[in-house]
Amino acid sequence: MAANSRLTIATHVLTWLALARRSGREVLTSDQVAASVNTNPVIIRRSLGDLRRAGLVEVRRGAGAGWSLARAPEEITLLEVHDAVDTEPPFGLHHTEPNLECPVGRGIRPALSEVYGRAERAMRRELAETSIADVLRETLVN
Amino acid sequence: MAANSRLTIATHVLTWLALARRSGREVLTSDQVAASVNTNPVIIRRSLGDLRRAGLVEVRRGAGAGWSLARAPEEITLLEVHDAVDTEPPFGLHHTEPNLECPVGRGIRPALSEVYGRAERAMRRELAETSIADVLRETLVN
DNA sequence: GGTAGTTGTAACAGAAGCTGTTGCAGTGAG
DNA sequence: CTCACTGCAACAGCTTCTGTTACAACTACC
Repeated sequence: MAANSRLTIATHVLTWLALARRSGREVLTSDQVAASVNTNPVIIRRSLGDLRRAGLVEVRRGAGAGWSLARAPEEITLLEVHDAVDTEPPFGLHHTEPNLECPVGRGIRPALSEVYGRAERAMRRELAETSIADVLRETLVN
Repeated sequence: MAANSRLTIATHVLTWLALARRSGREVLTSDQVAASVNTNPVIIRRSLGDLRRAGLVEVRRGAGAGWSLARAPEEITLLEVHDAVDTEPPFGLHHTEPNLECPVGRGIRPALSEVYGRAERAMRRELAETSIADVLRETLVN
């Protein structure tokens, strides 16, 4: 299965919605988005469901239904997208509690949490620098 | 299974080796390390195998065998440990190629690789700032 | 109203990864 | 030679991810 592609899928979806908005198309259905991502519509609906719960997209149900961005693409950062679809931290601590008899086992978890926190914050800071509008611009250049 | 604890296990092992070195114990066996991490010796040997391939630890085989650090703990960074035990990038691209008929499908992968590269580099920069000696110091404080 | 198109969600299969475990061959100091 | 340890393969159990099917709920439009 390799790495998880949730952020990629969600960003692809939002970028596609941003392009549609710019072209005057009001809403897109999950089928239409799925055709661009080249996957199953249910995958897209799952991702869009996460994005909707985070307030990044809006849905219209019933006939003629579909999805649209809830905000301008300049105001959606990849950090928000990441938080909407991916809750796992990049580094995990021990699965089973280390041996507390050992000085290393006793103190290492808070020590590692510190370091992991710094690394994660650095990554998040970088994701916050890029918006969906930036991704769209870069995408159309390529 | 949740998140990946490889970096945690490997750092725990190295920190323990660093403490042993400071206490005058030359080598530790995988059984002894496993007792501190509170897991199976084979897990430790797998991790130590990765670290040995990366040149961070040395092994003595045969009777009276065991492991020791290949360098001073001040000169082993968590970035090196991370690279030794974890090769998966934090973000993955699409599993199946997106639809190249679509402008977004065509250009999004290089655009995302850029962003992911920046985020990953930021994280790596942070991991490179911390050494095993730092972790040991922080560990003994707690 | 009825109909048709679309979302929301549950259920399931298949693949893959990780940890944990057992077993055994290889190795080298004493 | 022996013994203690490593190296490694094989396997089980669990979890997660993608992908798929199926179906109820919803609503614009005729």
